Amino acid sequence: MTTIKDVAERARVSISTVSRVLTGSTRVADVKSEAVRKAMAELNYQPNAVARALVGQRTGMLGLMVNSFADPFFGALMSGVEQEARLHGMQVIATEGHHDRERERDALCSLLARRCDALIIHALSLSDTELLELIGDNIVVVVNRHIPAIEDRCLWFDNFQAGYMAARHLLECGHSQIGWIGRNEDIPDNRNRLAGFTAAMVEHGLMLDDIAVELAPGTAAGGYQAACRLLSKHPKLSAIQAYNDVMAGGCLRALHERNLRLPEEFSVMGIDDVYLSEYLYPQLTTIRYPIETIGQRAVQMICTPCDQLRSLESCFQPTLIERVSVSQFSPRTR
Amino acid sequence: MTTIKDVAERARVSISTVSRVLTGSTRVADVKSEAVRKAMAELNYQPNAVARALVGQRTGMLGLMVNSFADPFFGALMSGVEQEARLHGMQVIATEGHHDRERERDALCSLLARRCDALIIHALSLSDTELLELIGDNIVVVVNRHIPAIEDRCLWFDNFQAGYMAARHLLECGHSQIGWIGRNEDIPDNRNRLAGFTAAMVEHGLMLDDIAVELAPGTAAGGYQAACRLLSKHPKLSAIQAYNDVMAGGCLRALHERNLRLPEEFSVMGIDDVYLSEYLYPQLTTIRYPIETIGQRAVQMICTPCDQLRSLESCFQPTLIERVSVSQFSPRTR
DNA sequence: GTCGTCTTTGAAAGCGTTTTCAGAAAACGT
DNA sequence: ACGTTTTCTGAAAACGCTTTCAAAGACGAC
Repeated sequence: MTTIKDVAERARVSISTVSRVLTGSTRVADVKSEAVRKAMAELNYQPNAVARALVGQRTGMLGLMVNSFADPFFGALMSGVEQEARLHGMQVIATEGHHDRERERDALCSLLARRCDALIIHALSLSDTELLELIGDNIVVVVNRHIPAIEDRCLWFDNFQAGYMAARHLLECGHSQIGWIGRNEDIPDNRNRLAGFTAAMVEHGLMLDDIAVELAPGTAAGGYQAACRLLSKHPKLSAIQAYNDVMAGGCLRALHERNLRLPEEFSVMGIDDVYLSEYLYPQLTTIRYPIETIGQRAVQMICTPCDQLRSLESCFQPTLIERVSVSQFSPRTR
Repeated sequence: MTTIKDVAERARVSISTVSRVLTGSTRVADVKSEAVRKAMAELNYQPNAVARALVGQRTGMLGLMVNSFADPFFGALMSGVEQEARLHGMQVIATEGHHDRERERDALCSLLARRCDALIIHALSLSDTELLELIGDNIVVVVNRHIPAIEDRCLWFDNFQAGYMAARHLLECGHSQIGWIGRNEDIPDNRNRLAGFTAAMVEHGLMLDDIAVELAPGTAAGGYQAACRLLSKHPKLSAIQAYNDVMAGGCLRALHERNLRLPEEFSVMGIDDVYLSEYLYPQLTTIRYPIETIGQRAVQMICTPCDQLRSLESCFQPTLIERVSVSQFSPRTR
């Protein structure tokens, strides 16, 4: 690799001068500046970002931790982050946490060891205290989570409202026998979405006991299993609300297998509005989680001087996305 | 940030000694080594990876360029890469190329400037020569592309065989009026898949002119458009082969809209076997592109001493994944 | 007690930059 | 022609670490 020294020698100037034309910090006589530029081109010189980072105390790197790269939800988050990071001349360095405490901790530590200028974190398994301890006084934005102690560094989603809104939509379509399929892990998203759903149901006059719930892993396979159990236990259901679109996808499969015409005979809703949902059949009516926007906003929070940001919100609201998988309730003729 | 110097002072030893217990390169007396460890713990010291990289001429970073994070195909690639990188103690630093020459070049340059120890590249828009020039003598693995000049650093997929295999499967199911929907960009994957498809059709005794082809952007929307055009121009079709699963997803929508029963009345196949395909309705029969494995192999090629690798292949073969969207041909009764 | 051999240690150089500091050269006013 | 600014430049320090080198001790053998 050619270094600044090589360039300096070839241009017959000191390395200081080369550095100066590189950064443009100080005026350099035109003759020399030309010579330096010429030498750089001839040697195909590329400044060493590692050295620059060391001396400048700034790496230009944005650490990003997500659950899994393969999950389209995080794909969207990452895309949002990268787009915005590029605008600010920063590079994204990404790791997977895989919903595992050890791995989340390791991943975070290694991002910190690399001296990222800032971190964007989606952590499910670390506790609030553990997380706070790890991040120390680094610049951090926590997404999809509300940690009161650093509320101004958090961007989260109103999961309660999402569950509530979903239930309201189904109720307004005339459904009242609505089942819930959710994840069998105890994470806040879970609890809050179900709580919102339940609240709407109760508000509508239903008893808590009337609400059919089945839990399973948060995958399509899990959605399939949960839906199967739900359908066999509660034959009178006319709609299912899923924890998210992926589980809704599995749920749809269970319904297709039973030869139900969708949405005429049965309605399904998801939450998240990931990539997947508009390719499902029928196209999934869902509640939008603006995760890509959140990714962009996280970067903005980091890269924009505070005074220009104040006005923006940190709790993102759900929006109803009406597609095809939900219809007005009509007594079934199975 | 606490530095090695702080630790040295607190432990009352020289920084050399601290460094030695850090790297474990030389024996250190038990007393001192204990003192150092204690000081490190008390100060919550974390070695600066940037400084280490500078002096060690090794960053421990693996640069990864893909088209788009949001695309599940690349999600799978990234996941494969990260899994394997973790095993080798390397960190992934990722950028998007977005199928744009400028951006691909920028992305590559900035990975190089960061002095990644190695690069894994999925580039569509850069020409072979441009790519070769950019990478210089860096350690690189090119995925999804066959560049003869650096064949031993490439991992690619037999696209021709994939197209061929898909057509064969449909033909064997009794279909003969098969349309192709593909991308309207001139990239090798496109050409080769279609070439394989065509070869199988011709082998079967069909004339080139008999093969119905429609091109559109490589998205689900594109697949939808292409399918619509194809169906109106060629009413006798009984099956459609799509360039990939995403376009197949759009194609399915077009067929659903026409109230065709799938797969009884019409068959559809994809290629790639991405995340998406098993949630489609009907579940998509497709040709598997083992992209996650390729990601892992790319890292292995980089991190494993050459002599242990020789035996492994660099051209990956397609596999038929039979799901539901293809059935035996039976004359339609629309 | 002296010598040779090992083990353990700190000083110092170096990795490739940026930036401070002070000196040299040029430009200016008188 | 002389002092005073101003502009430009190179030497050197610093960033936080690893590694080489040589010196200092410890130890046993004679």
